[in-house]
Amino acid sequence: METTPTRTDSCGAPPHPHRRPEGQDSYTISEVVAFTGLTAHTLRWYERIGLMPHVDRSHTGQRRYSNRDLDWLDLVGKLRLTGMPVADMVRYAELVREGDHTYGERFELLEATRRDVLARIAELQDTLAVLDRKISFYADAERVRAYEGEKVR
Amino acid sequence: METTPTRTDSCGAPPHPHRRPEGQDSYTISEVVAFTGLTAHTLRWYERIGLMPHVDRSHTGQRRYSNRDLDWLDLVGKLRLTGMPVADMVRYAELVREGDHTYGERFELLEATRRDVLARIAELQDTLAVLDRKISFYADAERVRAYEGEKVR
DNA sequence: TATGGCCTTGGAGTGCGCTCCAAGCAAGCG
DNA sequence: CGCTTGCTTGGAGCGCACTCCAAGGCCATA
Repeated sequence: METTPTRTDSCGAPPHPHRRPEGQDSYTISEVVAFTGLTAHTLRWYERIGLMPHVDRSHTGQRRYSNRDLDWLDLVGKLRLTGMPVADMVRYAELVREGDHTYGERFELLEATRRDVLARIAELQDTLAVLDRKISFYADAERVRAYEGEKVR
Repeated sequence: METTPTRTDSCGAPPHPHRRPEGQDSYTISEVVAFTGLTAHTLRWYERIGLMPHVDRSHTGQRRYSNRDLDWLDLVGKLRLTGMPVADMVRYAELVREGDHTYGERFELLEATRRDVLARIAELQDTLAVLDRKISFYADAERVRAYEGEKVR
């Protein structure tokens, strides 16, 4: 891990299909759309608000995304699933851009997010219990109805 | 369970603090605000959009919430946590208002929600793994820094 | 009687996260 | 050459879930 000197966030991302090897990793925006499920609008918007770490351009000014950009988008996707506000992700992106001396702050931000995720999982499991209680109530009601139907017949 | 004849959704809600016994259960909007954490605006809005099952009024036209209303708000709160759109909750409320013959549809709606919640928990656990990987990366970096500091001293 | 507190309404406004639009440029093809 | 496809931009618009506002009613206490 961490083969490049600085201004990076890499630390063990899993391999990904349809991805070209280092050196030839140059994807158009529509390829990235296909990989990530985001729209081109959203990708450009992410860049405008500072959520992307400077994307390369072709000689004609078109965006060319690298493997590292895809890794970053994977992380952003995960963080988005946690419900983290975009503003916080932008903050994290800024910390990454600022260099290695922000490790501590990044650590804290991720720790806080981790706590949020744990809390959210707990909430959801709580909700699941309520849901299961109601579902079995309705399932019972169905069974009773079926039984009553049988009796009539 | 299900002591009242129809047009109800009750099926085993846990007891709740600061709640008055049946018969004297008549809460002002500000009491409900204190119980639920919702704003009065939101409570009135829920009613306007058909998410509440008709709230009682005092002789002067002020809202008087019952224990059943509080139960309903608890459920709505849980469903909201799952990310269920308000429109879907309104649909569920409509089914409850329509009576017992909608049991099947309610069952399906809850089942679908249950599947969503399970998927969401899985996503979050996935994210948690990513987070943990990054967090331990930064924690290691901190340890190395501390060690380097020691060496210099 | 007046002051304050709590409530009422319809409708307008807000913040977030996109989502889309119009106008235009560059490359490839028949 | 004209046409299509894919990309570019700044800025406007949208849907959701609230959130707030202005204007007013009711009533208890001083």
